[in-house]
Order: sequence, then C-alpha cells, then structure tokens
Amino acid sequence: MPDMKRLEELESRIPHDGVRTRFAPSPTGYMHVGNLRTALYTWLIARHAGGKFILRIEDTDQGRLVKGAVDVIYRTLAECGLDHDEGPDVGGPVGPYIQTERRGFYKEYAELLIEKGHAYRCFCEKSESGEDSGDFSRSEDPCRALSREEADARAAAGEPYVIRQRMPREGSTTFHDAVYGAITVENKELEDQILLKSDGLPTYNFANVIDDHLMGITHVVRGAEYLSSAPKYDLLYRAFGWEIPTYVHCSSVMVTDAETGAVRKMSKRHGDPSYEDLIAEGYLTPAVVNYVALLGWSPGGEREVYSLRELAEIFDIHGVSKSPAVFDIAKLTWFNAEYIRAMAPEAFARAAEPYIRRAVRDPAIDVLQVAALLQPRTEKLSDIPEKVDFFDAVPEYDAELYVHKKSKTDIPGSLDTLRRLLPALEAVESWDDESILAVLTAMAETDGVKNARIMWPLRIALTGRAVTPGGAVEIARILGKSQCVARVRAAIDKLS
RNA sequence: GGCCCGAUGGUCAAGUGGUCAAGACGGGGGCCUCUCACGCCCCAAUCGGGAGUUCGACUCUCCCUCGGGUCACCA
Repeated sequence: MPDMKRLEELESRIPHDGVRTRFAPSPTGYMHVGNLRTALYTWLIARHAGGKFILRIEDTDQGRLVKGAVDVIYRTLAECGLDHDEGPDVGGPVGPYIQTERRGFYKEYAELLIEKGHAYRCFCEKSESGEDSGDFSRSEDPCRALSREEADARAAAGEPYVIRQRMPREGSTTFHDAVYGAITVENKELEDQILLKSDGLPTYNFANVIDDHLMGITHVVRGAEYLSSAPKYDLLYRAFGWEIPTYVHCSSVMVTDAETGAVRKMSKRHGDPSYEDLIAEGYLTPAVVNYVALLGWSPGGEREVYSLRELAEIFDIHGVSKSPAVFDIAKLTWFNAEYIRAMAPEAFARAAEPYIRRAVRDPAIDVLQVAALLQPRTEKLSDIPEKVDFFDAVPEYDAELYVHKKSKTDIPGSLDTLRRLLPALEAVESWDDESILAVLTAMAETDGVKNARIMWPLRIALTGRAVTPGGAVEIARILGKSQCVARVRAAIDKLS
C-alpha cells in the first residue's frame, strides 16, 4: 500500500553530516520564556558543534491556527540571534518545513507501519476527553483485533478511521535521555496512541518521529512534559528500524503564582510573560537571553554574564538540570541593569530616548545628558519616564520636602539659601558644572556649612522631588540657566 | 489515582565519599556621597525526613514525604 518509491526518495535526502537540531514550535502566536529557552538550548547545541539549526512549524492542529503566529516565531528567533540554517522561509534539503505541507508523507509511513504490523486502523468514535465515556479501555480496543482484510474493506468503503500504534502488551521499554539517563516503563502502561487523525493529519507524536528522521535530526531537544511519551517514540523508531536520535529533555520553567504563592508551570493562560512582553516592559534582548540560558543550565563557574557567542562556545548538555526552575523576574532585572550599565553611552541614549521623550517634551532638554544621568540608575527602560518628568515642569510638591535632617535643612533656612543663591546663579557666566558647583561650594564655605545644606534646597527647587537621577549641579546644568533661575524664583515665591 | 521524573538557602545554583557546602539575585547592615543610584565591604540564610552501605555521607541504596509531569483525533 505505501508508495515505497517515494519513501526511498525521501530517505535518500536525509543528510548525514554532523549535528542537526531543530526547534519545532506550534504557531500559537506566543513565545513564553520556556519556549525561548528550549529554542536557545537547541540552537546552542547546534552551534557549539558547528552543526545545523532547523526551524520547523508544527501546525497539524487545524483547530488552533492563529494568523500571524509564525511571524512572532521568526521575529523572536531573529531578535535573539538564533538564526536558522533551514526553515520555511529559507528552504533547505529536506523541506517542506511546515507540517501541513508534508501531510502526504505521514500517511505513507502510517501505512507502512500497518504493513509491518505495528499499527492498525481504528473505527471507534472519538473519545471525549474529560468524561471517561469509553466502554472499553484503550488496551482492549476492539479494532486492534480486526483483520487486515476487514479493516481495509471498511476503510475502502469510506468509513472514517484513525491509525493507532500497536503497543506491545508485555515487557518493558527503556529509552535514554542525555539529561535524565535511562528511563524504563512497562509496555502495558503505554496506550495505543493515535498516529494519524481522521482528517489525515498526523498527531504531534507521530509527525515528530517522521520529521525528525527525515530531516536527519541528531539531537531532539524538547520540554520535559514530553518525557513520558518518549518510550513510545523508541518503539516507533524500532518499528521502522531507524536510528534513534539523542534526546535532550529540558525541565519546565516554573513561575510563582502572584495570588496563591504556588509554583506552577508558565503559561499563556495565566498571563505569564512572553518574550515580547518582556521587551515591551523595557528588558533588553541580550539580557533576557543571558538570563534564560542560566535558568536550568549552569556553566559551572562563578561567571554569569555571557554573550550569545560565548554561550555557544561553552554550552554543554552536562550542565542542564533535571529539576524545574522558577523564573525570577528580580534576577532578570539585575541582568538587565547590568547590560544597561555596560552599554556605550550613545547606545544607551538611543535606546532610552523614546522613553525619555515620553516624559520630557521640551526640546531644550538634551537627551544625551539626561541619558547619562539615567544609565547607572535604570534597571529597565520602562522605569525611565517617571524618573525624568520634572525636566518639563516642576510637579506640585509639599514644602516639607525642604526639610531634610541629614542635610540639616528646614523651610526658613532653605528660603534664605535660595534667596541668596538667585543673584549668584544669575551672575554665572559660563553655565557648566564647574561654575555652578563653584557658586554652591563658595556659599557653603562662607556659611561654614556642608555642601548638602546648599545643594538640597536647590535640587528641591529645581525638581520638586526628594529623589532624582543626578544631583543639583547636573540637573541645573541640563535645565539651563534661565530655566534654573526661573525655578528658583518660583520656589522663593512658594516659600515666602 | 496509575505511571514517569525530580529534591542543596526565598530564587538560580556549584558540588560528583573526606570542603569551615562556592558564587549570584533578593534581604539586612555599613562605607562612599550634592538626594537616589552606581561602586566597595560585612551579615543572615541551604544539603526535606528515616533507615542502611562505609573508617567517613550533600554525594551511593531503599522507604517516606513533598514537588513537577503525563494519562486527547493538543502540541
């Protein structure tokens, strides 16, 4: 029944030239941190070995198609630097790379399996999940005992059917995983899983085996949620007589539920952050990649900051951990701040500009100077606007702000300071840090007080905030002389 | 519930029979200082429990407990 000529042609295309890995997402329009990590490790294994990284789209679930979903995958991989050598968009020797475009292949192989006695047609009604409506457990599926002749006849007559894998009833199966080691299960625990659905499309489990084989995949990297179905894969490979690839199962990425405090798997359903969500929140791509790489994998030393390229050099399956890892936004935030501080000032300014301009419309305010103040104080870009809004206008504030114990200031004293500061500032010729600072320190010296006694009132008058990025001198410089003088005047009026 | 996997501080984790059990984040304290940050220093905090094996267990074995996963014509 199967077209052997065609199968031979397919098999003849399989590359046998070193490591080949693949990222095989289903297009849901959402790449959460767990998906990203799987893609990253998969890419890392290929690049570390100088092999090929392939992108394959698993869209066999016709009921869950989301338009534009594939674009999210392309965009995310590209932004993260996870370039692929073969895929729907770039082609390759073992295409097509979209499963629905390969539908003919699966059918042939399913038929081949029936031929070999490792699969059979099942005409039973679809079993509703949830309710256990079946009158028989799968192990006693009546179709399993149907003769080939009868099954073929019913199929030929147009009766709908699915093709199920015929699991051995006795014995056990042991498969090997690169991170979990050997895992053995009793064959009687294995269900006669569906290989080909009644719509002619393969199930995930079947399509995976067929495609991984036909694409010459040497290392199958996937989430640990597939661990329990792995023995079925081995049985399938053996039934076909194919070489079994190296399996690399990665533990799940968990998250602590904000409401219940319970640890659960990350999911779209609960609104857990996707890659795009994180970027929108002001996280930098390399920081996210770096953090995710270390979430469930350790290079072993004390170093934590690595570029993608460095990761590719040192990545080793040996460091992949078996237990689930909890996503910690605080640690990601630290990585992000670390990357921000390491940026060239101009690069940071460019990245920060849109966020600065969201709060600072005044074109007289120089973005580069503001960015310089912000760089060491920014953990994520989205924090920026609220830190610099005072540049546009002094917000409403309480005069109590002038009272600061450490600087030894109070309201009357501040008023006096500002009154005397006004003419001095107006007299400054060249409006730069040194000159401004000179005026302030000179007054402090004259008064015989600490600089803070003078700086604090000025800064409050200029910003109306207790906490600001940068000190009185830097802010005065950026504001410019006239704006600075105007704000000091306004503050004097306010306190008088 | 059956089956599978896992278990070092709150989190990420090193560790592979003999260590005062790394490091990082977060937390606490301090220094620096024109606020805040940055930077620097210090502190608290971990081998889930019980049996074994061994001269000696975080490291090996078993049991318990607790986590997680899986039991779809979804991936």
